[in-house]
Amino acid sequence: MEELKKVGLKTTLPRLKILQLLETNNQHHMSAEDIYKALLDVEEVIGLATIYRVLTQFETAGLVIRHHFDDNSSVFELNAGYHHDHLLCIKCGKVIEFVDNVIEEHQRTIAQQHGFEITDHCLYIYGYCAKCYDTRVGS
Amino acid sequence: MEELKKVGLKTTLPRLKILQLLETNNQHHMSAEDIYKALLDVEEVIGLATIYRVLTQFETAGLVIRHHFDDNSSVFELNAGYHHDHLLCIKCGKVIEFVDNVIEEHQRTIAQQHGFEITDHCLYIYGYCAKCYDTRVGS
DNA sequence: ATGTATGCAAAACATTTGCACCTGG
DNA sequence: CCAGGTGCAAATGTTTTGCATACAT
Repeated sequence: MEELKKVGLKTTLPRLKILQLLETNNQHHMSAEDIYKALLDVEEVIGLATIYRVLTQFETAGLVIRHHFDDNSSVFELNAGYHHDHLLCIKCGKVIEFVDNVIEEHQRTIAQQHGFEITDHCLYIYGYCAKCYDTRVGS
Repeated sequence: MEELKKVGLKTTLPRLKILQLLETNNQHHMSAEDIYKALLDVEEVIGLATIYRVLTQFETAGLVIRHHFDDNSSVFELNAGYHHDHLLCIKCGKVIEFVDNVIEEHQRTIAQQHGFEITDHCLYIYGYCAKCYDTRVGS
């Protein structure tokens, strides 16, 4: 549990609780607001400002990764150590992680062709998950 | 010039000017603010609220595509009719468009494997363009 | 003890909206 | 003329920040 010390962050209650939540929550992708509410449900009152600050520190420390699945808020997930991309259901919000080496490889090729030095990349595939596609009504 | 009528939008000065700008500007990817300022430079004073409204209408009509290259603002580009992805220089802001059929193909395969019905997707590759990589100082 | 973290309220931003006025056809 | 469009200012939602207080070591 003490990856906080490893990255040079003082072990404080808010940081511990937030890290713990990200480790145990079954939806691994949470917004600051999600985290705020989830902590309230467990009687942990932590200011939203603190949550934002802590998440930003975690991101800088490499503990979490920030995503922008939609345009209205950031979501965070624990950095599992291996890169992966995402399939996102636009109806129910389901998130599926995947890795495809051919895609990764081709990205490197393309970057090389254009003289780009890749630092990062993200691939989001939006659509309807199996369940939402089946139960879909109308067009 | 009258693609406006085609998509059922009344031909008004703001709409014309914005469309014209997107067609002729050499950086094809612009934020609402960019457009606002670029129009000011040409003595066209159009309210920012109108620019947002018009861009949203254009997006709905399929005339433009909205992107979220970074988390702090949306950028828009004319819909050239063919899908493409982007290489983005994190230093100078340069944008390079590319198409890779192998990547596109693999996305479909992955979606299929997970029972997903794709509606859209985006791939952003961030890094340093050739020029910025060369002239880079420090780590 | 002391430097750092936190909470709160206020600020900062990008974007949206209400409403009175203007404009295109 | 009249529906729809625009401008302005105010509202919104998310994220950041200033500052006084509380906490970890």
